[in-house]
Amino acid sequence: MPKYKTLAGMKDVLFDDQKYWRYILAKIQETTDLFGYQRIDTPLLEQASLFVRGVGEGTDIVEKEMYIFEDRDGDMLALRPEFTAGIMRAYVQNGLHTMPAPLRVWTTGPLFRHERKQAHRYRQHSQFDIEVLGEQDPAVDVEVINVAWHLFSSLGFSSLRLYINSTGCPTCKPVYIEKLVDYFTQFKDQLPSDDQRRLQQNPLRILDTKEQATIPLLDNAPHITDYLCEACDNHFQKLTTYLDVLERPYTIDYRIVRGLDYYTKTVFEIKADGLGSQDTICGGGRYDGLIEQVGGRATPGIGFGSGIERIAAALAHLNIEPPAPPKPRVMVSYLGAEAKLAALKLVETLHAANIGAMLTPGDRSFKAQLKAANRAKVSFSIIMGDDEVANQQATVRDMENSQQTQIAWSEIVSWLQEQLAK
RNA sequence: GUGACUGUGGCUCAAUGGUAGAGUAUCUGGUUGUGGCCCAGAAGGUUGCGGGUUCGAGCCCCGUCAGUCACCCCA
Repeated sequence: MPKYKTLAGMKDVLFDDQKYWRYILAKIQETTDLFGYQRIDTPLLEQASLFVRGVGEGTDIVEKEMYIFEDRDGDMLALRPEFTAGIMRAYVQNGLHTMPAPLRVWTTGPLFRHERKQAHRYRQHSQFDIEVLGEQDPAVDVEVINVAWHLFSSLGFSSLRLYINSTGCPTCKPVYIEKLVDYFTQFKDQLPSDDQRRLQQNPLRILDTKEQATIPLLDNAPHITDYLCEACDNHFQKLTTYLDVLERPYTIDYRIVRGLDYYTKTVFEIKADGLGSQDTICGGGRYDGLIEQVGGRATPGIGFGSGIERIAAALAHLNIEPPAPPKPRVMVSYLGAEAKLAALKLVETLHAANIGAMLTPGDRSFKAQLKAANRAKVSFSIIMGDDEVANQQATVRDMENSQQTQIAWSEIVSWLQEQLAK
């Protein structure tokens, strides 16, 4: 047994997974360039209070999932559990409100939440995240959804489900919550204990219940869309109109309730098949009050986070094979100490000419060296031995058809460039 | 945080309570400088860890850790 193992919920990303990551990150780069988003990176560590304030005191993330600790200076720090609060901090601190609005940014990197581990749910996971700051037009809401949709389409997804809802604003949300509490209070005695608790602590979460006893009651429960204030209702109407014009398929799901306190108006999720109960690969929404909470001037914002591990798992489930990463097509083998020196120099020369090449190290038998070349699936093996050194030549073996050619050292680069271009 | 299932070489899995094995991967050979196929050999394990029951535990019991499933939460 190994002495050291990854911590619970942590994971090594090995080579078979890396091909998905490489593919996903390349598509993220293309998509964000296409839509005009600029990259921003913020630190993994921030003052703990930033997240407590930003994400919300009563949320699960803050209450029981944050990695929080005192550092050597006695400050309370936290590993970021999400991106948005840190980006808002950066927006205020760097005076980014002086840049042309709306400000479109994206980022990617690891996030940390101490959750009960499960497949597709990790304590360290990575997300692709975008935020648009300084504009409340619902056209921006649609744009943000479109960034996600374009990314997923370009990755090869064809069957994702988009769910949208509105969570209202500080004007209408409390009114709705009151109606909701009134409604469920009638049935209080029928509610399972979990839902009775929710009724007290976070009534919106009842909408998300999995309790068999509660689900029938949801049918007649008040929908938030009937209680939105004029501004929120108008916003939501426009959002659906714009989505309809774009013929973007969506489902209005009044049960979407995001776990972070800061959301206002638009919220949305995108779900994939094959990931069990952890099937949300993208979730986000509007947060028009957040920047003010973090100490900036009132600024509207909207964004989403999308889990890279889950995107990769969904691609694998759908048998979507990422393109193979480029790799060296030349292996240099040698026989004898003198030829080894020539081989070392040749590999260096090939790299300088931007030709991917590897040496078979270890002074192994020639047979073993060719075997290694075979397994590396290179196109050419270059063989250096005493004869070659004496003649200032190399033997180049075409691994496909086993043809061998003698090439002068001075010609190797141009010869290979010509062959590899075919 | 709640409930349940699983844990044997790197990987996939065997082994009635009685000597821990196979396939695969790795390394080396099958005469002198030639890969893929085939053959042979080597190496690789305190059966996740700690207790208990037993003459004897990979197997039974308890605990713990890890993974998995559902809840919860969320990406």
